[in-house]
Amino acid sequence: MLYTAGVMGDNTSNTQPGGLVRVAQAALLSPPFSTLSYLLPEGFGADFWQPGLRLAVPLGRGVRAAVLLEVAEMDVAAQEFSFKEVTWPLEQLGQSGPLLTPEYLDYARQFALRQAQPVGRVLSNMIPAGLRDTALRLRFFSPTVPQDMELRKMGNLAPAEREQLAGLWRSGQGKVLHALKSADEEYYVLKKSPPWPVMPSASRQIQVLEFLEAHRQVSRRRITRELGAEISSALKTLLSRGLIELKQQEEQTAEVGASRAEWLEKHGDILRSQPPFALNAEQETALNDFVELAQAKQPATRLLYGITGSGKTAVYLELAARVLQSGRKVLLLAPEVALALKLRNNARQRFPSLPVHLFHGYQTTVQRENMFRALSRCDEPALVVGTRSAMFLQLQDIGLIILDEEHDSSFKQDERLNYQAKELAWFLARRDGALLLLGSATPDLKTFYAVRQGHIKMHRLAERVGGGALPEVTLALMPRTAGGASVLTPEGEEALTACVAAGDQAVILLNRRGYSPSMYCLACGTVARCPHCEIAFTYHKGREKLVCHYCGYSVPFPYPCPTCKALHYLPMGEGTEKLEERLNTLLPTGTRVLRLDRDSTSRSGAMEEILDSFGRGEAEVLVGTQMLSKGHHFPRVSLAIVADGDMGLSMPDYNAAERTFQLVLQASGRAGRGEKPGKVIIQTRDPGHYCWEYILKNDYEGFYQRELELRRRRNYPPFTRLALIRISYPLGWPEGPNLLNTLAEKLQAAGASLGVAVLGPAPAPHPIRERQYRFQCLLKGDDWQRIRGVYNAAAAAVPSGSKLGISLDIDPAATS
DNA sequence: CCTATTAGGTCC
DNA sequence: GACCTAATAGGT
Repeated sequence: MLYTAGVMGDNTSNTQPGGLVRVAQAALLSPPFSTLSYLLPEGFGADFWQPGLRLAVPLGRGVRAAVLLEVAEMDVAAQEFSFKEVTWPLEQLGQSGPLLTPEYLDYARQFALRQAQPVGRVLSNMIPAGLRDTALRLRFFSPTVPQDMELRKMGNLAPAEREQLAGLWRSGQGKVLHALKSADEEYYVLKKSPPWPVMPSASRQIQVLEFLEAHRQVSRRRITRELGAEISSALKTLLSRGLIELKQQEEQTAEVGASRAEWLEKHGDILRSQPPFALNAEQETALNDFVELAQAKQPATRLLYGITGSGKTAVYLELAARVLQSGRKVLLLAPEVALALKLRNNARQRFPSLPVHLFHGYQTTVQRENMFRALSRCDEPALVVGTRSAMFLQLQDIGLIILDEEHDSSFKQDERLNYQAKELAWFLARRDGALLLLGSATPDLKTFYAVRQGHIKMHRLAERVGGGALPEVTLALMPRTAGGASVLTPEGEEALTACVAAGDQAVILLNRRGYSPSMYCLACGTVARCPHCEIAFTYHKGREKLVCHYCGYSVPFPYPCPTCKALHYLPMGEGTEKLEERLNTLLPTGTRVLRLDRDSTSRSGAMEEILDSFGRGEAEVLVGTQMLSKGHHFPRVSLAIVADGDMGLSMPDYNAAERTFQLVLQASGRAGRGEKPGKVIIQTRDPGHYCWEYILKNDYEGFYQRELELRRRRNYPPFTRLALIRISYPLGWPEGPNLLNTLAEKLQAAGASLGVAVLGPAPAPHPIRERQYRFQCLLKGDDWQRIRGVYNAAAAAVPSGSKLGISLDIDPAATS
């Protein structure tokens, strides 16, 4: 029996009377993410096994990384399965214990509970990839034993040798060698040119070889993403035959670590320096209130509602300086990387010598791991600027969390794991007694409602810094029949031509990327659609492809019509790519047009290049998707055109009007931020919609009153809580419909008993995607606890390992 | 017959 | 996810 290894021996520290054995409850950091029990190896001493320690544990034939949640006592013999031993700890205990603190584990547990997910899954999303790796070597400092050991082989050692090594480890005479082995740092490269000696039937191997030939070097992550996870067996074969090779990319490291007093000594002067421009009265009032709250060390939430150009960033930075001076940490978070970079630059300009820690998801895993470790044990004050993932850093004594553009829906991540940055921020603020500051020109309706109810206090910044006037907003009527007509109305064209002729800059918002959103076959009259999701293909002229904007599937163009094999299409409608092309002929020669969308910014750094180039005046017109509506500051822009004002409004979503309002108001904030008065043209087919009435007046509060009234009548948030259960199963899976029916009954029953309204399940808006049928079920209830109860009741009815997927999306960004 | 691929199940 | 095993497809 396996467990006897842990029970026998003269070291009795792990064995308790009455058959109870001390067992590690370890949360796996990779699938199946479960929390499993492992025996503790001898020789480390009982006090070594502290919660938060990372472990390597055996699972099946492999070794996985896990986090020790707690040590429990268990009657090992009474269980029907046999226990295995922890392979080895993955770190030393520092002076203050393991890398992960009890507070951090608690944070992960709370988060896991809210999302109805296993703790391991949540933790694996929170900590950098390097901390989940087990392809490691261990080094022991002793003349009598072999120096380096493979982590995976530690479980096979003779008991005496293991115990000896454990003794070394416990006394600090051992360490994990930093191996840069993760899916990002490893690259596959081709070792032989074609023809390759593989069987013609080995189609997967040939696929890999051809892919590598086309891309020179491909990271492990990318190859599994693009060719599918099943490719791993083909890769293994090719590696063992020496046809391909796995190479590593080197990275350099960075360090942080001074005492609080040293840090303040070094950076105090710059933090106390006067801002280059004095704050105006509104800014000053808000700042004083915030500083007072932050110093009270009590959790508090404030909204900074400042129109575009009113100088919110200046308030953030002065406030941050004051909190840093008090020795605490500051998190300054933006909804996306480009805005985080902008905030970082603002911070650097204001406090030139101050270290600013930038953290976001596009950094390499090594950079992120370094920062995670450095900040984890750092006592010094720190200014961290980043995206919402920076909230997963392990930080002690946070004094201030700022969520800039708090209304932005990308603060809520929809894929993989759902979370609401605001909720996490709120949790952290409560934990550390910090001030949570929400900033926006167009706050979330829910936030505004909380202000109205007296739960959150608000400060307004109603004046534009430097006295810039608000832009003049007009509506332009679009013809109801789209046809092949330009997306620009005559008014739009005229204003644009005039703007360019006057030597000014203009931005055009068109929330539709690609050349043409649908391709109509002239021979048979059908529209080309994605074979996986039935969504119309969008034509991308530059890439010579038809792309499904839903699942990302693409086919080369020219592409024979799937119905009749003809090759003649009529492109219908206009995307950013086509608009850019059209403007080049419409505007006088020499006019330069730039485009900002996911296609033009896919290369890293491309977005900054485009924005900088436009900012320097190297182009007159910037066409873009909603990317360009966010927070960028272009002093020479005097015209903003919202090309498709109705697009959001036509969505059958309860918050469609709110999101349109926010998008359009943000976009119009791009115009007239310099000395020149700005002009905004909103093109619409529905000029009577109530949304426009308030936009024309720049009246957020009026809109908010009206929208709240509608929500109240229809019982939508913030008057109720909304969640979406997503269900999917593969096409052609015979048990699918029956299981779905069972689930529907469970959901209805659970809903009825818990007092939660259950609507559905019904086919999702795109009922087929990636060879899966998709259904959704809307839950409306008074509190999250009951909603989660309904979900758990349904999830429990799904057999483990079933092909049916079920997930809960709390407070979904879109319900359709 | 051989080999590669695929589907399904388990992992304390 | 990363194994395993068993079934099956496709080639010699």
